[in-house]
Amino acid sequence: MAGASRERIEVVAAELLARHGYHGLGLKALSQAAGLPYGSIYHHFPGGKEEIAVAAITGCGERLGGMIRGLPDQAVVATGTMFEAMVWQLSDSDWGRGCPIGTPALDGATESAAVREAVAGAFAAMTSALAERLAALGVPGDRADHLATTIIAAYEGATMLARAQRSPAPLQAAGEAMTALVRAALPETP
Amino acid sequence: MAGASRERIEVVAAELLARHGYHGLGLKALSQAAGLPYGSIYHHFPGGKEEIAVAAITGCGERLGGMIRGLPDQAVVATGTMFEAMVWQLSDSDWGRGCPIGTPALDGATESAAVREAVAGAFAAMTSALAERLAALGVPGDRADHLATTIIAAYEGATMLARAQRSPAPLQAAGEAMTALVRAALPETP
DNA sequence: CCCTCGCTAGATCGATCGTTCCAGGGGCGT
DNA sequence: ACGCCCCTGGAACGATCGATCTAGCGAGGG
Repeated sequence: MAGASRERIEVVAAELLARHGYHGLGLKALSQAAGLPYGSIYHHFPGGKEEIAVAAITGCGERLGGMIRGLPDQAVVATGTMFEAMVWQLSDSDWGRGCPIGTPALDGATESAAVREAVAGAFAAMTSALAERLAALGVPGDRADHLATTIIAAYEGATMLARAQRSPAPLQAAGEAMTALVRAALPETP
Repeated sequence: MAGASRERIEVVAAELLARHGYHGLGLKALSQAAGLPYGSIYHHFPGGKEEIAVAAITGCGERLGGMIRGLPDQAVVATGTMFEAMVWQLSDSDWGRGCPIGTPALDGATESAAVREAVAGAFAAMTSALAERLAALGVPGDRADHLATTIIAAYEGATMLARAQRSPAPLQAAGEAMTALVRAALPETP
């Protein structure tokens, strides 16, 4: 396959980004984890580390946006279910693997403008996908945007707290609060 | 003064942590920014980079916890005011200086267990301070804990989104939502 | 059969990082 | 005035990082 190696680099890079952030993304570790030689990386990504990070972050943003669009209505209303998925991901990885967008968002933003823009685009993709779902459920336009932004922010922040404390509690607390916020914003609660 | 240099290192380290995270905290840049020679750093902090980061993070946690405890009641109810302070800090620093606790939280957690514990402690200090204030305002015990955790999570996450998008909008949206959440949790809204 | 080209494979370079080490300076008590 | 000790000042080291370069493998068309 033509794009198989390139795609594998992207997937492994997202994993490493989720664990160690942008600085911690080592190209030597990346090649080893992907089972590819060092030179192959620069063949597929001539732009080096920055291009790899941008591709991985952008790809994750599109994937997560599509996932939100494919969610059943009840999962959008009970927003807390999104947060429980991160509880699984964290406890499965010994609280190491966070969000592949949020983790490099902070330590890569000041380093590379391209990474910052990729992160902003990925967040925008997730937020707009969620806002569309909320609007379709009856939340008025700008309220839906604000609510979606708040939910994504709480999601990233709760992931940060959960990793630091090695506990699912922050994700559970924020998830329940977001569910309550969505229910309050809906025209009527069934 | 005895602890003057040590304290200056701590303050400058917090600034660099807030901008670049744990990996990005360069000891050469730190000594230069603090106006101290390279060797002084290792004199005051024999543990090197890790000890400096732990001290800076722990200090910031205590300081922010104390700040929350000193807030007037109306500022605790209108939680969004906390978020506006970060809008100022971000726009003043060209969207570079984030939270000195949240920024190293993600990229330092997998690197150093001591840093992760310091971050967890700082978050716990902020959360418990806020929970105490909410409880004093009439929010029942465990609800206050959950609410405080949600607010801190939304604060950190909104800061992350605001830095990436170079816009105050996420902090404003999350701030308003958290204010609404607090008002809904209070026994009566004056 | 051979030539071409996408891809693998890894040695290597310069820069930078955290760390260690030692030499000099200045205020304090005696 | 003298010696002690906390602190400053910076050189030097080994390790590691991202990036560059060149050589070789191997399938597919002439």
